[in-house]
Amino acid sequence: MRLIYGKLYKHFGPQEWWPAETPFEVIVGAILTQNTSWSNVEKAIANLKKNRLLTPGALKAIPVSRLAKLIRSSGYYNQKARKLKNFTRFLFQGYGGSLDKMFQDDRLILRGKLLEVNGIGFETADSILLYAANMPMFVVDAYTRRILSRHGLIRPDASYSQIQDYFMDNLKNDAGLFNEFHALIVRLGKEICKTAPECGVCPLKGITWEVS
DNA sequence: GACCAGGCACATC
DNA sequence: GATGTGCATGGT
Repeated sequence: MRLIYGKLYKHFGPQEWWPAETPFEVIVGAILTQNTSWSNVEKAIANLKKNRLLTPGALKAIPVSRLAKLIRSSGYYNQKARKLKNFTRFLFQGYGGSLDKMFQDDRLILRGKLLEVNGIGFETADSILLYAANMPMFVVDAYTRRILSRHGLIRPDASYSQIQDYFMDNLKNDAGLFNEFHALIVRLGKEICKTAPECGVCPLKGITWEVS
């Protein structure tokens, strides 16, 4: 695992994720990017930013119908507008609207609470924990599954938890490491696996991943 | 004009 | 527990 990380890091360099200015923006982005390309999310985020809506208080106050129009470019906009409102409600009900207060929760307790919010599943919850709260939870996404599966490390139908455990059981429990590793996997997936599925220029070419 | 993209909830069997 | 379906835009 560490070897793979080293190869990716050497090839791509540090990714400095998540691409956002504030933890709240990370959370909004994590919800908006569900099954959606990031370029579409960027437009929606820019729209929110332009209207000074990227704060918990502002999202709490805005009608869901207006929110939906502003995030139109990110797709599934009616659902996602409700999801953003659901999270905001959760944040105010549990923590008075303060992310700092929310981040004081125990990591696994908070994960359980986030998963109960309608619209937040495993990947979104873990993205919030890792990239907004800087807590050590490995994020598994479609790229992660595809790449591990192609290298024969997991079955294509492996569960989210199985894939996550595969990383977390074999790496130091370090948020900085998890952050960089997942970002590198996304970079690899976007840039190489897609355009060159034959893996000719993949930095992982020739590597046999060791299952332990 | 298909096909895809950093999911998730819900219905049904 | 597994499998199927709706949600929706913008780029290739």
